[in-house]
Amino acid sequence: MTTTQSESHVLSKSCQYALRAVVYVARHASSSHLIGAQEMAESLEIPKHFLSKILQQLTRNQLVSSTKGPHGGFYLNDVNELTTIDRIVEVMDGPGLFKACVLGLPECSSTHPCPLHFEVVEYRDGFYHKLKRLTVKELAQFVHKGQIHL
Amino acid sequence: MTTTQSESHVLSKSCQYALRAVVYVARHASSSHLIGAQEMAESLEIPKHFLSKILQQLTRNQLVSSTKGPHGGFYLNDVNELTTIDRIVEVMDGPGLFKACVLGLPECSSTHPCPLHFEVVEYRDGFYHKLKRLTVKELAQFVHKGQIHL
DNA sequence: CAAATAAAGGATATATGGGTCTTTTATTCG
DNA sequence: CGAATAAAAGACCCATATATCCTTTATTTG
Ligand code: FES
Ligand code: FES
Repeated sequence: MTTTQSESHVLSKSCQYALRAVVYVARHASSSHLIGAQEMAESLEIPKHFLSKILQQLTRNQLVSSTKGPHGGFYLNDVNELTTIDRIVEVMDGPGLFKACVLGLPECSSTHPCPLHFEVVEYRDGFYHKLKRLTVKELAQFVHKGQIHL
Repeated sequence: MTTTQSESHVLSKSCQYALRAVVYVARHASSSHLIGAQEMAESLEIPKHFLSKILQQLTRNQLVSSTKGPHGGFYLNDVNELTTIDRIVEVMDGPGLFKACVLGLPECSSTHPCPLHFEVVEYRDGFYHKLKRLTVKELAQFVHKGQIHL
């Protein structure tokens, strides 16, 4: 009778957290005032230790910057600010999210298409190219104007 | 150094299998010649028992038809053939896949948008409406023309 | 009816993403 | 320098999706 749905999603939870965290840092941190994982976790309602892991991963890949010790924390340097969103998604969820076949076939191309390929490829690509053009800085600025939530 | 990517996806594996299976049935089965889970699993290279579970779920929701016993198997009746793809996705992955916020926020609407909302909502909706208009029958017909793979 | 067949159903195992905890390293400050 | 602080790192646990196995039910055929 009832169904056991898998509850799929476009971006993994790690990736969603990563994006929200990066935007938060972009908005609240400066070179003089760093943001700690603690504060971020509370404000964004993300499990603290899990968020730490994610931030680690982002810093390792140089998408955010950090310093240890008292008054340490995370911030974005000039390069970090210009990171495009697709880079963050790539680091968190791997490449291939935007390349892979919707039906999970091993290959995806117009010369080797699945039945859905030509139906949906424009949306996948559109989404991808949008994220490719969008920087963290720009995204953070959206939060200022209008009632944008994190 | 290295990253532990989550390898996300738009549709769950169950859902991908379901779609491929339904199209396969649409192409190969008729009221006189039913298709067994065995044959399907081999042709589509899907774990047999897992596929069975998925087909069960689809029949329970009346998206495919089946009969037991010798020469039993699966087929699509006239109603099943007109099932739209979004229904299959809904049954397998739950509703909300096309309604949920990309960043995982509890609400998604133009009055309560996240920073990405207005950037990506058109692609999500476009994808959704495409699947909403597309029937199993139509999808199966694409396989005939051109080199379409399952 | 009995035997064979194939789906339905349920119980269980495995892999992975999500989440927690503890220890180590680097930095600041008294 | 030593204490305090916060990120980095690694070990570990839990929930869920994925996958497998076994039993039951329905149907066909001899
Ligand atoms: S081949 Fe399936 S989406 Fe391109
Ligand atoms: S609110 Fe995030 S996508 Fe709509």
